[in-house]
Amino acid sequence: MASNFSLESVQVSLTPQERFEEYLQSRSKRCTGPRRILVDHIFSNHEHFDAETLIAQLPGKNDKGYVSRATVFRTLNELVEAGLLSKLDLASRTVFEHDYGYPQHDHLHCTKCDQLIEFQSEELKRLREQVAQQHKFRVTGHRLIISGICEKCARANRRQRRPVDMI
Amino acid sequence: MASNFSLESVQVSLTPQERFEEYLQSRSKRCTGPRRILVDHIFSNHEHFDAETLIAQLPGKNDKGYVSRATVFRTLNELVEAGLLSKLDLASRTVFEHDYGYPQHDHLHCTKCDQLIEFQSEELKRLREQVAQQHKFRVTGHRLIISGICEKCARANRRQRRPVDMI
DNA sequence: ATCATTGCAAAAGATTTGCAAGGTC
DNA sequence: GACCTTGCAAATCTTTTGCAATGAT
Repeated sequence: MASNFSLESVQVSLTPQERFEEYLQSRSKRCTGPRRILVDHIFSNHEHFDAETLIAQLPGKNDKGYVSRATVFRTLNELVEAGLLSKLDLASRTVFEHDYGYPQHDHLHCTKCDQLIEFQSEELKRLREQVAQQHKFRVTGHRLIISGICEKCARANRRQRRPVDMI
Repeated sequence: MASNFSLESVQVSLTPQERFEEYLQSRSKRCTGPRRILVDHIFSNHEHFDAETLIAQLPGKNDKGYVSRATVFRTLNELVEAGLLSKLDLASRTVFEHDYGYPQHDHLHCTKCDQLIEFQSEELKRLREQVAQQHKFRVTGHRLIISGICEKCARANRRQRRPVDMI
């Protein structure tokens, strides 16, 4: 019993897989092998990913469990519709991230190494409401991406640049 | 003299055209006809626009002042580099907007009519710095897009939906 | 004259779609 | 069996690029 505690106390009662099935049924769509494979894989870790990366990680064309590129894109879109994933349109590619059972957050984007760092801010929520009210706007969501250089890249840069000055 | 006051008190002393020429010279790039045509057109109003829309507004393939699609894209990129324009990557297309002599701001994006409403927030600037500091991040910029339904669309929606209830 | 820029057409990258075959309810 | 989904290939859409001709300095 005690060992179940942490699981039972989780706010989200359905697994992504279950949640997706629910969504599929509600629209009389079907729960198929490829869809299961994708949801399984996608929710096995919490990293941000793009379609290309995901495809590269999945079984290849001649292996078992192969899912075609078209189906990957189709399913990714369904997962966004279902509210399990959300899309970030960065300057270059489109990145996906988990959006179910995962707290609302925003991102710092390092333009050097393309890393995304998540953060949360209560203040931002307030700000959002305040601005919306001023413009009589009905908010459904928001996206804040702060771009710049992460600590690691900043340091790497310094290491490369300073020696010249130090001679 | 008094009539010049408002012009002289403007913070930006160069026109976009001049500013672009400065940029071009600094990189030993050339000030050409097509580039002038584009800057002229782009800075003749302050609307948000995408490449397709811009191209549609420019002289057609057989008219004088025609600029090829490739050159439009090339110049748009140069204008962004030069700091005259900035890019917004919306869910669908990429939208450009003036970024020179125009105050920093963010956007409300109506997902119904695709309208972009600008707003400014001092609070957001503070928030940005605060978050960056926490993550030892060197900020170069940010992008906040709050999405939802604008007042007009919300009303239009109500008009279409309520009558049924009212019968 | 030198070197950048243009237009064109082809290429590229990312995502979507038509369709026949196969899977799910 | 009805109907949704898949894989494939072709199609789209948007943006980029190679190259020979043209233009700017």
